[in-house]
Amino acid sequence: MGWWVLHVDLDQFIAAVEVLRHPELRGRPVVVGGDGDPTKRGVVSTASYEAREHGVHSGLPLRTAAKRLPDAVFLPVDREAYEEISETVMAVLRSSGAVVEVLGWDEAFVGVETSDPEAFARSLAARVRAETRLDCTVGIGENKLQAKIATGFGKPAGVFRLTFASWFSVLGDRPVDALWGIGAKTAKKLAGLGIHTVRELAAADPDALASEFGPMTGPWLVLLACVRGDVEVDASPYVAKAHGREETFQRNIADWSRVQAEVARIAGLLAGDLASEPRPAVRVVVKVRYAPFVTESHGVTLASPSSDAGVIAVAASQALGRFTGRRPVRLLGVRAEFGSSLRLFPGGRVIGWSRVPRPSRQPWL
DNA sequence: TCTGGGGTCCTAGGACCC
DNA sequence: TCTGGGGTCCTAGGACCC
Repeated sequence: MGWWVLHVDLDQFIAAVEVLRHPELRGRPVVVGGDGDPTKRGVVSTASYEAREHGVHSGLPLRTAAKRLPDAVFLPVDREAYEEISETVMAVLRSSGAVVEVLGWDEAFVGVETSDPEAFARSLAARVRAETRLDCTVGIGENKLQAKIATGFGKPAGVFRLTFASWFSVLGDRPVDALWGIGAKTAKKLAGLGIHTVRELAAADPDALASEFGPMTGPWLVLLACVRGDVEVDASPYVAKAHGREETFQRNIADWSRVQAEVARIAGLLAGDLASEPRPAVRVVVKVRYAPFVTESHGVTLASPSSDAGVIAVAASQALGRFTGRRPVRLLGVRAEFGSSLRLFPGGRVIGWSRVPRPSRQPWL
C-alpha cells in the first residue's frame, strides 16, 4: 500500500457537456465562448477535439476562431449547467471514499491509499462515465505536481503515472513551460538566461534566479523543476478571498460620464453577489482597461467592513475618481476583497498546491 | 477583424513606526 | 544637523491558472 495523488480532469469538459445536451453535435467542431456570437469580443472557453484539429483552442479570440473554422458550431457559455454537472462529478469522486480537493469545474485532486493506483484510477473514470457519460483522464503521482502533469500525457480518457523515478526521463528535455506555474512570460525570461528545458532549470542556481525573479519565486522555479510539490490533498471547502465582476464592452466607451454610470451598474451587480456572502468586504477595487489594452486599478479601503450596496457603490465611485486618464475604455471591473482570515504561516508561502519554505538558506540543494 | 471573466499569489516601493 | 536599520502594512502591477 502507498499514498498516491491522482489528478482527475474531464476531457474537453464544456464542449462535452454541450454535446451531451445536443447529441446532434457529436463529431462536429464545437466552440463554446462568450455569448455564442463569434462576431463579438470574446474568447474561446473550450473547443471540442474536432475544433482543436483546426487550431481553435481555449483563449483564442472568437473572431479568430470563426475565421479559422467558419463552419464550427458556436455556443454561449452556460455556467450554471457546467456547475451543476461539476457537482455531480465531484460527488462521484467523493463516493469512492478518497479525499477530494476540487480545483475547478473540471478537475480535482484525489488522495488515496492503494497498492494499485492505476486500477483505482480506472475505476474512478468508469464511475464518472457511468454517472455522467463524460470522459476523464487521470494522472497519477507521488505528489500533486506529478499528478497534474501526468494528466497531460494521459489525454484523452487515459491513465498515466509520473513519479520521482520517471520525472526526468519523461520531462527532462521538455520546455520549462511544461511545468504547472510557468507560463509564456517566465519561459521567455528563462530563455534569456539560457534555460530552456526542465533539466536545465533543475540544475539552475536558485540565488541567480532569485535576483531575476524575486526572493521567493526564483528559488521556487528550481524547486518546481526538481519536482518538489505538495503531497497533502485538502478536502476543506474553498473559501474565496475576493469576488469581482468585470465586463468588456463591445464598443469602447469614450464618454467618462458613461464610464461612471457603468461602474455604478457593475458595482450594483457585485453588491448583489455579496448578498449571499456572509463576510463583509473590506476593500473595493476598480479596474479600467483602456482601448490599447493597458490595464490600471485603484482601490479604496472601507472605513468599516460592509456588504451594503450603497457603501460598495460609493467606494467604487471614489476608486474610479482616482483615475486621471480619460482615454477610451474597453473594460471596467469592480472587485470586493474580504478580510484575510487566513494568514500565511510566518516565513512561508502558499502557492496553490504547495507550501514552500522561505528560500533564505537554500536547504533544498 | 486582436486579446473574457473568475480568481490566486508574489513583488516592489513607499509610508510609518520604533 | 544628519543619519541608522528593522519591521510591518498598504498599494498597484504582473504572472499564472481554469
